[in-house]
Amino acid sequence: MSISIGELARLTGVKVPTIRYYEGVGLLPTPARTEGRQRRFGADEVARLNFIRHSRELGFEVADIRELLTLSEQPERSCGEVDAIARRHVENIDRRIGRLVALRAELQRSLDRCARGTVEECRVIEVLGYGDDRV
Amino acid sequence: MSISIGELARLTGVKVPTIRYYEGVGLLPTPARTEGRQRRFGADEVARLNFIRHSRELGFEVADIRELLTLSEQPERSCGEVDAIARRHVENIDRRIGRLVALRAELQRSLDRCARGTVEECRVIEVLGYGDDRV
DNA sequence: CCTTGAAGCTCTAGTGGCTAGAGATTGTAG
DNA sequence: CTACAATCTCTAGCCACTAGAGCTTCAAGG
Repeated sequence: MSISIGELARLTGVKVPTIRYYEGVGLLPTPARTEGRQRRFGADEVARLNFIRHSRELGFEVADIRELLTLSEQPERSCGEVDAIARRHVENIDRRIGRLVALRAELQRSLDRCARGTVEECRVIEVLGYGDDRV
Repeated sequence: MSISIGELARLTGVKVPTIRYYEGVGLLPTPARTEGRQRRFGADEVARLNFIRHSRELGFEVADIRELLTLSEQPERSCGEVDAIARRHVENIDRRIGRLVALRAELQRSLDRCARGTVEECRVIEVLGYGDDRV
């Protein structure tokens, strides 16, 4: 098995420039090359890139993925560290959700109170200007 | 009233380099200068910068804020456009919350099923590798 | 008036995770 | 053998800042 970067992109759903980017930041190993210096990949890289792609879809950042890849290469090791990374990430997501929910509420509150009149009496503008939502 | 950039920063909670950045991208007007070319601000700029800060805290991007500022300067106009920007933003936030909730669930599911054994049998790694969560 | 030191100035570069484009080369089907 | 799609490297851009270098100015104390 020896495929081009375009084929790898098709197989994994990761764009060609992104694959080269992942190589540059060390998520993918330096690949084999043809005589004309074009990249050629094997089955390992397909698996690895799928791993990367799904990790990104779940919101892991590149540094975390690097660590997860390293850990996944040591199969007999305890998965405590893996779980720790994942739990940390869940906590991170919870914080982000919390923030978004709060600011959604504030926005919706000012929208609800807007009388659909002029900008002058607009609650949305008022809230933005005063920095709190007193009436 | 004529204050330095540091004082403006203290009054609004916006960092000095960020104020200069906002000037550069056109959120703040070109300020008055002393003979030695240091910036001097007035009450208008304090209000405007508070508006910008709170808009950013609510997650509006700079392009939206530019528009909101322009609209807020036309007080007798209908606030329909203001509300439209805010509603669009709420929808945006809802999409982001939805995505985060979904991927949090997937992560938590694989964490729950992890037997705390070796990396080899780790569900978290498995889910990342296969791209779905079949058992 | 003079010194000192904090605060200000401009400019460049870096962050993360890509994406876009220029301009050259290579692979491959007909 | 030719044509053309795919690939190559390199640079720059995105967003909203942040950090740092190396310089100048302001304001208070002596």
